[in-house]
Amino acid sequence: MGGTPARGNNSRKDDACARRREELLSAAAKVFARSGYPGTEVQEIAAACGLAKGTVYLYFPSKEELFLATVDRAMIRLCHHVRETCAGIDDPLDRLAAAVRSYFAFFQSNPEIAELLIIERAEYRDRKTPTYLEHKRENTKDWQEVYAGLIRDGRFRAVPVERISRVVSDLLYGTMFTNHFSGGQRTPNEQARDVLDILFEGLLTPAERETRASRERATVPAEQT
Amino acid sequence: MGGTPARGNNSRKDDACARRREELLSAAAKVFARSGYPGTEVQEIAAACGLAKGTVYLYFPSKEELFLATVDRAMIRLCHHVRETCAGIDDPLDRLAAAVRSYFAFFQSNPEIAELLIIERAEYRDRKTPTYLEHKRENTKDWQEVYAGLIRDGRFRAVPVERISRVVSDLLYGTMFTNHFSGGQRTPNEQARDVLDILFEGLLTPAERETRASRERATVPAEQT
Amino acid sequence: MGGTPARGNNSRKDDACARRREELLSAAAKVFARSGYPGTEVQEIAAACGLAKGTVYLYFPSKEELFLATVDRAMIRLCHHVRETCAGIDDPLDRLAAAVRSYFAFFQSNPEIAELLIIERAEYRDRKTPTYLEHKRENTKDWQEVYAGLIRDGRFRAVPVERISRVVSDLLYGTMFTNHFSGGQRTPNEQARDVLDILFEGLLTPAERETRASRERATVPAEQT
Amino acid sequence: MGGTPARGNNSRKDDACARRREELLSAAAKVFARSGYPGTEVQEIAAACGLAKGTVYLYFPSKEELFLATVDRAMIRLCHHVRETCAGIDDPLDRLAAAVRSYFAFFQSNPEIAELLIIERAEYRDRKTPTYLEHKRENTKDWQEVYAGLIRDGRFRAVPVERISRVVSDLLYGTMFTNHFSGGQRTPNEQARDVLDILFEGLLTPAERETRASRERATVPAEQT
DNA sequence: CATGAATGAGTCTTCATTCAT
DNA sequence: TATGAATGAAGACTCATTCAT
Repeated sequence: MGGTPARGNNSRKDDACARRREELLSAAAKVFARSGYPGTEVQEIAAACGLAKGTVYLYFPSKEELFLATVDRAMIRLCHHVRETCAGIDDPLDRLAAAVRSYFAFFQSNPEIAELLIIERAEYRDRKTPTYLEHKRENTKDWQEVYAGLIRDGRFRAVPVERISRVVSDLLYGTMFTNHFSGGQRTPNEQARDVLDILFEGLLTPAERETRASRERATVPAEQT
Repeated sequence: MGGTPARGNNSRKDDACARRREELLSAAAKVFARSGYPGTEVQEIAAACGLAKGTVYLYFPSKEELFLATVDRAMIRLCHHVRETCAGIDDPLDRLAAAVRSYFAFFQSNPEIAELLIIERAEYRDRKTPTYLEHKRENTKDWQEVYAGLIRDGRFRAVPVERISRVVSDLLYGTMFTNHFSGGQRTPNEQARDVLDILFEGLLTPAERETRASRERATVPAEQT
Repeated sequence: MGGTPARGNNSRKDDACARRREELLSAAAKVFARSGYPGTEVQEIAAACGLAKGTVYLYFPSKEELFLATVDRAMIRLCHHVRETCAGIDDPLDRLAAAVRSYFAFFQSNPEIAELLIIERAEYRDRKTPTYLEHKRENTKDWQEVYAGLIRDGRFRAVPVERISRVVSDLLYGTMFTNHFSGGQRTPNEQARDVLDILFEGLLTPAERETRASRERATVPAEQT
Repeated sequence: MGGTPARGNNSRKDDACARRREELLSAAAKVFARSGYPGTEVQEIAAACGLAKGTVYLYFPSKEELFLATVDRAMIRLCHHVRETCAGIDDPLDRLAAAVRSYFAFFQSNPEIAELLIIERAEYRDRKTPTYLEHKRENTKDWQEVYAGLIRDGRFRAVPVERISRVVSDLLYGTMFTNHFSGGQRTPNEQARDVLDILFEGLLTPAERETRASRERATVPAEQT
């Protein structure tokens, strides 16, 4: 019942098949993002590829699977995109900065993907871990190692790496969505600059930091829950 | 056609009517959050209040209006909640910290509201500005004044207040959702601590800050895009 | 279960009650005619009398009964109207002419009643003999006697009275409706003139009548089925 | 959305499609006539053709359109029927007589169509000119020419042709409906005979005509309103 | 492989009627 | 009597999915 036609010997067929899948997923991303999940008819997606409704079912067993594959592909593309950008950059801070810019740039170029993430959660609330989170988990470890290195090198404060990675990724996530909902008016560079400025330097002045530090020393040092 | 019954003198009726609206909105929030918008039958919401389907239509003209009223009420409650928490706190930094904790606490107590925000966006993509953003706009100004005061007092670095307010609210938003999607396992205090630590102190060590600052001074000062 | 309130001693109450029934029927005729049977809400009729929905059910047991009573009242008014017009007219031909004018005049003044007749048939197709026919039957006999008299007096050709009464009433019926559907533009006098001219004098010239009569005489005289 | 499937080249499909439309319209006429417009579920019509509800919507975009198409088809069939009957008849009077018989015969064979006309008016009161009237208008002109010819030939009295055509068509209309409501007991020939007898010869005797004519001559000649 | 006609489950909404006040 | 809040049956229409061609 629906899967992928021509899974066999003939590599020419396999190619054609994979290409069509890609085409369908690409069209699906746009249509789903524009019309929402319930608002999208399989027919529309088929039509966007010049195919008939029934043909879609030769490549995906159901609308649901088609949608989930669409989100999955989108997340894979996001990962690729960020990873490629970082590839040649040696300095970890520069790499982080590049990754941040790259993240925002990806969603600027593919705003429909922000919608897909929303829609996935709205429709598959309890059937599935959000694909975004799944992919995030994969990268978390790598970045935490980067953060640990930076701390070892005395470049980052000795903040728990889990905290760093959490705050960084939550901030990216929130910034991207807020910008998306506001019509995507800010450029990736603007977004990255704001984010990194505060992330790196914090908000407090050295004087205020000192004030707070001394006050803390005076308190019972049991607050570090 | 559909609005609110008993729009008249009788205050006892008016009361009962308002109470029932509340009851319906509260039930609606839970049901919509659990089952999604298309997955929710008006019937379920009615049943949750011990009412018949038709009765709901005496209070709200359509499922759509009911949903939007539900989101609106949720956002109003969020604002109230945060504002009340901050009420008696004089020190602006303490107030900000309290607001942050209060924000996370609200969503911990009302996890269904996070879902409503998602659902609203997923279903009303282009028909409506997200209610969340509408309410955020209202508060932004007040907080920006707070930030300006902190800068004037030499407690915050001279970062543009728009940037501060943007980064803070995006970080809250992202943290809340990520935590929610992960099952809401972290407490409001934990979330607030992580967020505020990095927000206030930044990630860099004093040494690294100095390195970066001097490097910047050396560069062509055209970076201020 | 719904009938008529205050069916008892108190004549003042009875009066008030009858008056209210009248009021309701009159309002109902207008609303039903404007909005059709399924398109009419009992609520509208009540509102038109300044009453609440529930009150209507004190006077009529159901929407259906209310409607049928409305049609019935309309037909009774039609009969009254025509009969009153004819009352003092001695010459049978003049009386017939007056009745015809009066019939058209009634529907000009009460165009909603034409609609009611349609609606009755459309909704109660097989549940009920059309009220119009019922009332017609009552009058048929009287008019047939008139026709018989006219034949006896040598003023009408010796056409079977059933035929006369049938043709006359069908022509009135058809003319009234056609005029009504066309927006009721022709006056009762115009309609009556056209109808009576042809009804009385026929279409053929004396010469043509003779031609046809002689041809008929030549044929086998078995055609009078 | 919803029109006719298979709008393309394939003539076999087109045929099947047209045939199915016909089938649906024919079934619809019967069901609508039996159960009324609101009383008819699209489902019933589908079932009458051995189809599923959804299939009907492939051929007609809505219940309303289906109904209107049903009435339209009925009127077209009426026109065809009458026109075919008249085709080979040269003598205008004979042709008129044939048309009248044919008209009654049509409704005897298709009594459901009388109902459709009622229902259309009852449901589409103000949305639409009755289809019957629309089709009548088309034929009126032709018949008026016939009447003019008869007058020129001295076979019809010099009655205005508009009056003739009005009276004739109103009489047919009224006769048809009255007979239909009475259970359609009279044959087309009986109906035609009664109608034509009086239409052609009128009701008055030659003597009475003379009386009236002389009386008229005596009156002030201002009566010609 | 591709098609698109056919299917029928699923849901919002209306409104006649009831009944507690 | 009068009210109007509450009820819940009823029905049009959509669209994912199937399958004969």
